[in-house]
Amino acid sequence: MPGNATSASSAAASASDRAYAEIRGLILAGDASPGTPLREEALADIVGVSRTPIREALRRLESELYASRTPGGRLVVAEWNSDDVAEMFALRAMLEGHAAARAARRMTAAGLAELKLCNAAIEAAVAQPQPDIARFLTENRRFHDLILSASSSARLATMLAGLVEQPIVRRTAARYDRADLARSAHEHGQMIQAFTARDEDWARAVMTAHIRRALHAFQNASPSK
Amino acid sequence: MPGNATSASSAAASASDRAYAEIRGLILAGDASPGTPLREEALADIVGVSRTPIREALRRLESELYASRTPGGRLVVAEWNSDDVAEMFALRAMLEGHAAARAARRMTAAGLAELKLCNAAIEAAVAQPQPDIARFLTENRRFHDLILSASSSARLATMLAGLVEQPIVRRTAARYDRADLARSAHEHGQMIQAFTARDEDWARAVMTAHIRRALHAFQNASPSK
DNA sequence: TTACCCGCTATTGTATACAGAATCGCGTGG
DNA sequence: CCACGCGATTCTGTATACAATAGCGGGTAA
Repeated sequence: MPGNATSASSAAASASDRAYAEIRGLILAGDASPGTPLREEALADIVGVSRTPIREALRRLESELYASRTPGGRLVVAEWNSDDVAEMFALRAMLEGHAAARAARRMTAAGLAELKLCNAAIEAAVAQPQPDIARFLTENRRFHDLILSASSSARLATMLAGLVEQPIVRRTAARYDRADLARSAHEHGQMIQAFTARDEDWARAVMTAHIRRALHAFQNASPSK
Repeated sequence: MPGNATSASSAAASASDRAYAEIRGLILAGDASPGTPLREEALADIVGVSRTPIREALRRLESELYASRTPGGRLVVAEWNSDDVAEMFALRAMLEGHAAARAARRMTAAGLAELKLCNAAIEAAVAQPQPDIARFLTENRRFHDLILSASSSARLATMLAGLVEQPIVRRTAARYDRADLARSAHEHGQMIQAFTARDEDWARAVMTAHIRRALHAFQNASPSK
């Protein structure tokens, strides 16, 4: 398979969306390191569209804090420190915990079945002799998305959209050993139990714990910086 | 000074910002009721700028859920139901509670002094024979902004930006009687105590209670819809 | 009368052109 | 040798022009 792994997906989307995905890919892949200026015309050349969709993509990236503005109004790739990362996880834990609580009271039988199927796929990916990390990541993302959509809160969805950074998920999972992956699947199983029992508090607690464990897995895996 | 009351503020800002403020004002004032289409060219005529800044303003309003997209990609003024309002307050309570907790551990003597001054202004506005609602709203907003900035989390700031809807604050306060306003000031005083004691949990709890009380004041004031 | 199809118009998406502001480098003076 | 100011260049903000698509209405046939 040719092409880059970061920005696969559909080529049929609008120019703005493609620009967004491509620029974000550059940032996440590290091709554009923190502090690198994001000049509209240069990006327009790279992506192959005009400045207009590039601008829209940049405004979006700015609002999601992938980029920050210099005093003069120029955009540069934002810098993350360990406090930012911890803060992102903390916010995700709160918001996804809230999503899980809402989902618990709204969960349908069909939604629950889908969730079980999804987690079965995760367990299968983990059970293999050589765990299928890519599959794990895809299905894990889907699991969380299913809960988010079951929570029926458009506002939560948009807030979390900018927070669920693939890079961190990926980097975290890359350091996971099989035991960690299995534990993740187990925690998902607990969530399913909480949903089955329609226990909001349980669901929230499990989700919060799930994400905070991911934070510490990430911090332990990272050297110091 | 001529002009409308909704979009006072600086005329020196960029065209995009003015467009954003003006369109948001139209929505919040109810001049554009839910379901009303937001056509770019028409808005360009109203605001007096070209479509380009209007588009940026609309994308922002869309991301903050002031507007929603029809299947065909057209924007209309979004509809709020009581569940949405409750959800907004719940999210604000979580996020501002988190901000207060962070602020508690980062608060400086200068910041604390500013906070005290600000709340003194609030108390003064409330103490008048005819409470100065406008002053209350301005200073109340500033009080919360001071805490937010003391929390030193850019991400929190951007997330809350789209959530602290003036309209709701305004409508809520319009229904406040003097006792409610005084209680608000009193709760602010408790927060100041929590910050002085550097007690994160206390600060979070007071802030959460503060905002959840606002929710119920709002719900009680609203007839049914 | 009602349902469906076709063509037109309205509206958004994208590209390009122009104007103003910020940054960088050079030259000059202390 | 360093600091400062000034001008050229680069970059962003805004306006306008063009292309593509969605929605609406009229007309026709069952």
